[in-house]
Amino acid sequence: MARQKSADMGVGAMNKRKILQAAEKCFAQFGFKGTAVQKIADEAGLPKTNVLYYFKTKQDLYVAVLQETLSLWNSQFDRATVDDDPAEVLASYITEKMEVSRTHPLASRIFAMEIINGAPNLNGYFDEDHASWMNGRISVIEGWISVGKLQPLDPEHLLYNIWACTQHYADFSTQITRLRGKKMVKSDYEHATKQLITVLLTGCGLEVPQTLKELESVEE
Amino acid sequence: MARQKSADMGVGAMNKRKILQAAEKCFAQFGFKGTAVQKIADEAGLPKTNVLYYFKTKQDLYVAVLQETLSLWNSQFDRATVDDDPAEVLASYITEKMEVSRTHPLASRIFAMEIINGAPNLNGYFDEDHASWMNGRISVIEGWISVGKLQPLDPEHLLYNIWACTQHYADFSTQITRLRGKKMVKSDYEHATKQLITVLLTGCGLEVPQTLKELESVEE
DNA sequence: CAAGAAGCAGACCACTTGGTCTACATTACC
DNA sequence: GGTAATGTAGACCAAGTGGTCTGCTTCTTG
Repeated sequence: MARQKSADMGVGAMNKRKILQAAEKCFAQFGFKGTAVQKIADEAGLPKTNVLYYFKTKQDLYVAVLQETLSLWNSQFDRATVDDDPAEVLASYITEKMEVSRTHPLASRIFAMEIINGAPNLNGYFDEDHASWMNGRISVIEGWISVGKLQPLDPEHLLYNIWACTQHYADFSTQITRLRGKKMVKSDYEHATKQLITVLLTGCGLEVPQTLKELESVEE
Repeated sequence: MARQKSADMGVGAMNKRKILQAAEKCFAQFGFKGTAVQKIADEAGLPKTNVLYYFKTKQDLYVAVLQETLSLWNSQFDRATVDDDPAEVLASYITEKMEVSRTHPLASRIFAMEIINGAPNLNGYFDEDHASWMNGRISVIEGWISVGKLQPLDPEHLLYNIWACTQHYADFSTQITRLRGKKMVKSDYEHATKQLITVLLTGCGLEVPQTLKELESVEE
């Protein structure tokens, strides 16, 4: 079945990868409806038929791409507890999310469009997982508040704010680039990350952790 | 030419309005490519031909819708100067932007998609206007910093953060609604606005203005 | 009332596009 | 080596869609 080929990947697996990558690029720029299968095929350097060979329908392919982007949502924050330091945890979370925006802007954009379009391809399981993750995080933050590590605030909106600010750099990079006249590079992201952490943490009444100085980036 | 009809509007003008509204709804949900002119016509209760009668092409219609959304971007912040109080100005700006998200979520979503898609329909004039607005605001904020009204920070990213947090409530309302299990109502927005102002202003080292208590909403 | 303008709407066309059919090539495995 | 699975690819089709053509009704105005 799956045989070894170039770089321990079968021909099929390799083509699938190429297709998924090409599809990500197209869907992120033109959306689901706006992307022709032919375009993806061209981008992947394959005839259209082969794309449909590996993915029965355009929608199947789209869902596969979407599924991949969701895997990026995992974070260290997932495992944080009341015993952890809120400043550290939130600073790391923001850093991670900014890194995702920098290194995977296409994924962020696909997710954003999916949501804007009413999330027609995110099934109930996603909702459940997402909501339970959310509730878990809210509990932790409420824990911090009740033990006095964090001043009272609504955890829900804090999370929304973090998502908004970090994802904005991926989703709206076109606007940002045009305003600045040049693309944001890694150092710009670091600068933005540092300020965002400072503003949000200070805004929550937290001390900005010293480790921020050497903000090691989660390289990709 | 334009004659008076129902409610001081010619037949043509009234139809145009209906079409623009229907188009806004469709474009916001399905994007440009994903919206069929027929769909807009149905939504507006007119035959497709009439839509094309009032707007030569689908793209013309789309640009008209987009243009309308841009008019919502105007704000009191446009006229702020160094002499104003940063806390007041920023709090008002955030409040205004949150109100736009609440009362015109479709417009926000259309703009978001346009940007995500690389802003193919925003011509150079928009860029220029936008950039000069941005520079003006940055100057004011830098002015505040240099006279000691505001602690040093990068004004550019502060603005991005404000846009991100406020627009998020419109663009990602699907996600938010699913997470909460119910739609955000006006009081939820007020709550979110209050916290956002508190966090951001405190994060910038500003005192939260007392007027926040009676946060009069810019009703629509 | 006449005539032109504005508005209305069915029929129609050209083209894009998702997806299928069919046939051929290559590889894996007994 | 034979055979079955996997992969490749051109030809093709049916549906959807943007936009035009043509002819009509209604309104406005001199």
